[in-house]
Amino acid sequence: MDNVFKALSDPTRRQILRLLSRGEKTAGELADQFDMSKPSMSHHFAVLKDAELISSRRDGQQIWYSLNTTVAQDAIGWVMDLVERSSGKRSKRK
Amino acid sequence: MDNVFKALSDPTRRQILRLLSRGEKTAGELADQFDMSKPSMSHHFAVLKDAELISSRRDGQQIWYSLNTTVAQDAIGWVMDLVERSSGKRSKRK
DNA sequence: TCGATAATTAGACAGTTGGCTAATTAGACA
DNA sequence: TGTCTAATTAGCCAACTGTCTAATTATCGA
Repeated sequence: MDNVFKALSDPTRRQILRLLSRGEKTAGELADQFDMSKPSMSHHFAVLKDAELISSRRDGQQIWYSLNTTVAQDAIGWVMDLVERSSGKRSKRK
Repeated sequence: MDNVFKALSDPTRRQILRLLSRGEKTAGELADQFDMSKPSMSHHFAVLKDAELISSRRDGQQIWYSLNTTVAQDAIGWVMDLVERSSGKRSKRK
């Protein structure tokens, strides 16, 4: 869970996820959308993969990345649980 | 939004939020639940406050912290939007 | 097999994070 | 005012992050 929120905390990575929400894209297509070197982009892909927010597959010379929504849903679940507990709280204060 | 996800990426801070989901607690009460120095805890409170995930009020010598669920809901919103876009995607691949 | 292309890995470096101890601030109360 | 308690701020340090350039790996096509 640490890795998921950490991955989400960078604006470049959130934008990558946005782009992938429309469907698979290659590393190059994604990198073209940012004013950043390809190795830096590659690093962001690795962080997102480590958090399992994205998956990848190779097709010839290209690597296709896609969004992994189940992990994103886990993150939603954690925060929602927090909010729900809060709304159902009974004051235990003394 | 950066600050919110960054704040959520630390397990100590997520546990603080959990504890606060049951209602207001003082800095001291919270700090007692962790095997960590009070200044370190104070640092975590500051990170959470900066992200506006918690609010604080002073009552005499004590500072009472409470969960701010609206910002947590904003975070849920961002991730949910991502998942929804994804489920409604039409393949734009060429 | 050679050269071109797509992408990652390696290594450097400045800035940030998360922990600590010591010092300081703020309030309560005799 | 003086002292005790609650909490934060200051300052230090090792580890981590995000960026870059240079080097490497993997694949394609002639």
